[in-house]
Amino acid sequence: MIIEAAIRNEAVRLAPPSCTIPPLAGAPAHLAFGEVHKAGSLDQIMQLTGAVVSYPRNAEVFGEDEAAEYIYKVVSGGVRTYKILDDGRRQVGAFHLPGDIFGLEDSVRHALSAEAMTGAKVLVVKRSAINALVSRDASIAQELFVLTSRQLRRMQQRVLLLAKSAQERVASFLVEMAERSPASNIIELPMSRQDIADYLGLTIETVSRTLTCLQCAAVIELPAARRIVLRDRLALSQMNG
Amino acid sequence: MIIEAAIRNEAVRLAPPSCTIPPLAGAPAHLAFGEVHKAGSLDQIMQLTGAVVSYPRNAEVFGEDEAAEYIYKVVSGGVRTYKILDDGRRQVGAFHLPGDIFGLEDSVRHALSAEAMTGAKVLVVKRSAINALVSRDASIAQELFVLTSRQLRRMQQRVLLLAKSAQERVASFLVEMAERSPASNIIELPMSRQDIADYLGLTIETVSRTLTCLQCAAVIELPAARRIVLRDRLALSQMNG
DNA sequence: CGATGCGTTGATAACTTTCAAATTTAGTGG
DNA sequence: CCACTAAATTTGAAAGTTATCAACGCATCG
Repeated sequence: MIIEAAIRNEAVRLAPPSCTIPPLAGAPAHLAFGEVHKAGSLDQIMQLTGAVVSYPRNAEVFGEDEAAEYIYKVVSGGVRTYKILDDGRRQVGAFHLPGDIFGLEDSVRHALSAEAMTGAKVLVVKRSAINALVSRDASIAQELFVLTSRQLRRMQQRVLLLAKSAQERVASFLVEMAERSPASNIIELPMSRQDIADYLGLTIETVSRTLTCLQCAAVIELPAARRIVLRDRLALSQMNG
Repeated sequence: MIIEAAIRNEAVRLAPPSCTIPPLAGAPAHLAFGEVHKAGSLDQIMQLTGAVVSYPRNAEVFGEDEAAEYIYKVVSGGVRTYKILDDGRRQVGAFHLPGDIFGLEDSVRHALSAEAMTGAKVLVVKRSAINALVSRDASIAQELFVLTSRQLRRMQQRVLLLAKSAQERVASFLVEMAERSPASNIIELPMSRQDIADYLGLTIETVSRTLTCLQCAAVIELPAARRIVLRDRLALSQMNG
């Protein structure tokens, strides 16, 4: 799988230059309050230097303990990072949606594996290319700093989330997804219940039951398993502890 | 409290220059594998630009929602960051020990409050001073990037931790503290049981019970409430899931 | 010496997981 | 296009874990 991915990357990187210019990214990730979205030079660099790779559903983008040679940006679809624990449980680290940059957290070797949740297009950029620029262009380094500190904040939210009850976790998850969704009140989930459970540190049954409860309480609607309509967003927010 | 802290900072900043050169920092934070500890220029800058402020036990270093004007480095003692949730519970974000830099994660406004756990000396540096340098010196920005990505990794570990059982959380906490301790097998805790509980997302009773269990199992010893001796580190590590 | 804060211990209640089964959805081949 | 199979999701009942409430022990400090 590791080799397969590497070959795929290589193949694309050897393609003619026209292919290395990716299509416009999808909806940008939601910005935290107070943050200015600078049309960063990092973005341009990534698009010029990188290659867009298509991953089919469940394909591995990178594996745990692999050398962290690349930085990634989701163009379309969704990517999950995860780690298999000693006892066989899987912990999902993050869900990356279009516009998100990931792989920054690993300086040498990846601590988590990454897989496409749905069919996904990912912009893959050599870290060495970025590093070379970083030492010359301070604004790039600054952008990387801003990006990681934003992820750090998101991770802090995550930590707050995991200390809460099942209902609060699910509610927080829904709010988070709604904020990142293009249509703010209708959430199209790219991930399975198992993914959500492993993300929230719950079992699939608890997630399912909690969603059903929220539906009974008229807070959400579940027209389909992977489509959730927020009916009472205020109530959801208030469940966040 | 907010004003009090601000005044304290200001007072020190106005002191003669000789006072603004801090004593050597304590033990550096534990480095992750594969990371080189560059005797960074950031460190020098901080020491030249910043002021050392002494906080008595439980004094506030900064408050939630305050403007994030400074970056901090623990010189001695310990600092906890925390957030009071809507329902009154407290969630501890992190424990910062000598050598740790904190406050990086908040670009505009602090998401968490920070308090000295014990009497603590903290190097306080104006963010604007750093920012000014960042735009000229790429290596500073790069250091900031490395620092935040390291914290991001630590936070990821934290997320993994919080998905586990009480016993695993406590075991992981002990291992983490041992790694950050100068004497690797004897841990002198600067924080209370309540701090630990709020850090691990458990109750104080569960933490206490789990520690007692570990002692019965001969994995640790508890000569005093805040002193823990690791007897079987391997067993502890294996409990980490 | 009593007061106070911190930590430990015990019993019960609440919540979440586990195990099992039913139900729905999605993918595949005829 | 429909039927069939496999996978995903939901639901139910019992077991396990952690929180809550309450009381006790221990040290520090006036």
